[in-house]
Amino acid sequence: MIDPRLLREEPDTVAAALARRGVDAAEVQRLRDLDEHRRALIAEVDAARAEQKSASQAIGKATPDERGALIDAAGELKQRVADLEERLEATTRDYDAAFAAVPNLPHPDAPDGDEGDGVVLRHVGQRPSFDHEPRDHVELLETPGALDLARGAKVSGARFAYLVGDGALLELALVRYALDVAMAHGHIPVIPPVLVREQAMYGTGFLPTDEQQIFLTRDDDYYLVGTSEVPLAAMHADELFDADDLPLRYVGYSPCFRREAGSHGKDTRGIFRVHQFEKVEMFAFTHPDESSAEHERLLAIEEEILAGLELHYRVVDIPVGDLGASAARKFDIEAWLPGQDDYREVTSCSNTTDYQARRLKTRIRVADGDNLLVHTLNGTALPVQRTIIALVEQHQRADGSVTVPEALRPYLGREVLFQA
RNA sequence: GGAGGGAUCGCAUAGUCUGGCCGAGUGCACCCGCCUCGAAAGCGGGAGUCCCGCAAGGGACCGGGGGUUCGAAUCCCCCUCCCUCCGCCA
Repeated sequence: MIDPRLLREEPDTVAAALARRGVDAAEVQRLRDLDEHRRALIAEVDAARAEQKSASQAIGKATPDERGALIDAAGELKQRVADLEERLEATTRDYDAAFAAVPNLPHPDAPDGDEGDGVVLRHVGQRPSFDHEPRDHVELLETPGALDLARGAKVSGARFAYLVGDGALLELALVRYALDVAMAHGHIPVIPPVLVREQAMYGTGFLPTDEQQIFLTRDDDYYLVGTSEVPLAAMHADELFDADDLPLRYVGYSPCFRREAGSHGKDTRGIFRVHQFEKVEMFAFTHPDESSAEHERLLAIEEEILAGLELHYRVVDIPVGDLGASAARKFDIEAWLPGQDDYREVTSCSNTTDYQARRLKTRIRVADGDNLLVHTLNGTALPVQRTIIALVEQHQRADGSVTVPEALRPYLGREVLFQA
């Protein structure tokens, strides 16, 4: 949620920032009206309650003779408070719904534009060249039996797969490798719950905005997380940090579940876009002054992980039109996929500033003055399926086997995979 | 799944039966003084979170939500979480 106080004090600044994300001026005006109306009602309710409170206290101190008349008079105050409270509740519902629908203010440095208008910041590594026609990951993995798409479809449907044998071991090796790199940078490893309550989804900004992407259990009202960002962020909901608790850095490993509604026909081949995948995800809580630096830091770790796997990739500064609701700024890393002859997104690193923290009520205690909201950031350390794709496609050899990059060998105990 | 016990201001607790003098006492921890060469002990003082307000001030918060009442930490109902015992179980 955006800062209602900033909207009040600098409405033009907020309107201009939101306009970049396609929120029109009328909607911003509506937020201001709701805010003003609500504050006026709060003042009225508080005054009415104050009156009722002192009337009640007077009754407590009155003699038995005086009571009857005082109680009758207080009865009217009771009704007035109830009426005002009802009006305040109705207004607050509108206010909450309207503010919940507003995305975060974009960072001034985030580029303008929509999906596809990203600014490529740099290319890293060498684009691999092959003497043979490069195979794609489906061929490379299915042939040796490391991936079973047909049975995934049989058991669970489209966009599900089995990783088998070396495929399964490759996942565990990659995960442990990514965890080790993140841990070396001070991130605490976490295996979080992946079924969460509505509150966690709302607090992290996936609800109400991305509702159609989320799996929900039928009988228990649990949401399946689409990323461990959700349970990691919600971990410290309703908490007050001391300044020296921060920065607090985690690295989570979890399955992720996405309905992929609206992407029918898109990326249907293989395991690039599936309903269930695994991901190693970094998450950080910082002082508000530190979040931009932390953002660069997380991005650097992502690059260290990919570069360590000897993968060729590019870094993209995501335009405001393509940001998730919570993000003020986002960097994606796109790896080169020879099987698609294109760069495709593998990681994503967002600074959500105080947007999640405001809903989650995660704050920092300040010795003198008002307590501060923390800033939260998230960044993919390693998406298992997409990394497997990039790895086998970029490191494939003419015979269909795959060279294991140096950094991964200790984790896999192998120099080559899928050798006949 | 069955039976019982709990949730109070950082931690531990009092208050709940008998509604008002309780936003709330006490101990520990914490902060500031005094004392001391310095510390401990002792003594004195301070200190929760959120909202409205320029301020003065006001309001809300005793796990969450509803109800009764002029008035609820306290009475009633629902929910969540934790603990103990029984059953089942990876």
